[in-house]
Amino acid sequence: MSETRWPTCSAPDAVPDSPALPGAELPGTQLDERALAALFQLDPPLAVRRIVVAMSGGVDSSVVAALAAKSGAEVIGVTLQLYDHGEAVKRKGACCAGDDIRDARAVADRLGIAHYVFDHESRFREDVIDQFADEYMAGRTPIPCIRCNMGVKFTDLFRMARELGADCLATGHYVQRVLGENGPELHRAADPARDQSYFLYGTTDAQLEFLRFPLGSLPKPQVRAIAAELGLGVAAKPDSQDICFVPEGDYASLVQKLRPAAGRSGPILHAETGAQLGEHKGIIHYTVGQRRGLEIGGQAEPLYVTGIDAERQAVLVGPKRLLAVGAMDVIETNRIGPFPDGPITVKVRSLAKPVPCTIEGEMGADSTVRVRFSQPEYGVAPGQAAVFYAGERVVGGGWIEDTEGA
RNA sequence: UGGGGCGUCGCCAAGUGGUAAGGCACCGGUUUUUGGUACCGGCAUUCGCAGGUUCGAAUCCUGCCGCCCCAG
Repeated sequence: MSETRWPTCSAPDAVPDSPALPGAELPGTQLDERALAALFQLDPPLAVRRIVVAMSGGVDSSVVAALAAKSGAEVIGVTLQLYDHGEAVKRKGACCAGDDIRDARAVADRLGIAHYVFDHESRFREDVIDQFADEYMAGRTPIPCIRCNMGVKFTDLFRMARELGADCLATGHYVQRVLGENGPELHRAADPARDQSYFLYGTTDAQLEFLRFPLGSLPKPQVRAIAAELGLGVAAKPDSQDICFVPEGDYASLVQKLRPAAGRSGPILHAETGAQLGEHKGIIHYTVGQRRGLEIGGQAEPLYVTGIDAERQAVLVGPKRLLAVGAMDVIETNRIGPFPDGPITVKVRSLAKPVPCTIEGEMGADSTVRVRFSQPEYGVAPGQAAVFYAGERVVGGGWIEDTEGA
């Protein structure tokens, strides 16, 4: 499948044909050095700075690299090869594999910056993919993007950037680093439609100190416009979506390939009466809050998955009211900066507006906290992340371990 | 086989002479860097089968088939 194996570490001077783009000529971006320094939150002169950019091969991180290059700083692009199995690498919207690595390389070449590719397949496989499969087997609903950010992306890249003597590590995430009284804070992106803060709750204070998110204050269309103006080949590349290492959005097939036992069928039981309403084709196909796919008809109102019992290999279902959750336990919490005094909101899903809640217990350092929703929240699935906000600021988050009906 | 009831989309189910509601399920789309949700759209030329009455039947009549209940 993979005819080309990129060298673990490619030399920056292996560039040539497309001429390096002189930063000052970036058309229409209208960003002078001062603006760029502000974007990267580095003290000028940038000519003495070294910026490491995490390049996934997508538009966003490519633009970050371009902006970094324009700033006059020394820029080193780093790309991690995370997986390389069959179908997934050819798909649009994948990242960090196959064509994406080539794309990242092409962008780096065009910008005339150094570019390194590191093979992190085994690490990614253990920390993200295997975890993903195990979570599903345990009846939970994993969210691999967060583990990827916490582990491979931030921890590993962070160390590499340090070793490369960088002043900062810049990524293409849509999230803002705001300098507050007590140091840098993590805030939601200026463009609420693109905000990715949910995926970054696990960022530590030490990482945040060193990280930069230049795109957090820009609207996506502008990012694409910049890419187009620069003639970057990835300008029109589709946004990544779904899980990057899952081909065709069919995560179940992947889990089944990794964990053959995942195909075990079992009963679909009514959560209240215990009556068996049907049979399912493996608990990995279901998640709390799910409506479609149960194939149980003849009901007066829709049935939703209210719980998954891995012990009995049972899927529990019931009407919507049984999805109402009043409280939950959140484990392995991370806290970013001081805990605020004001009201807290929480997001239990990437697409959902934060809702008011109260937290019992000390957040941070992997502690467990009890969270109460001010209003019942529907479809809260164990295994997903709970991310806390104080207004626009990300306070931290953790994994949803257990829920209690409202 | 004596008495009664029923047979309308995969499931539940309206409709008893005027030209097939609705819900669930399913499919498609929109939304979306997780899984889901939500929203929008699609989904029986046909009413167990065969005849008949009628301008016109899923609705009335006859026969047949199938299922259920009571009785024995």
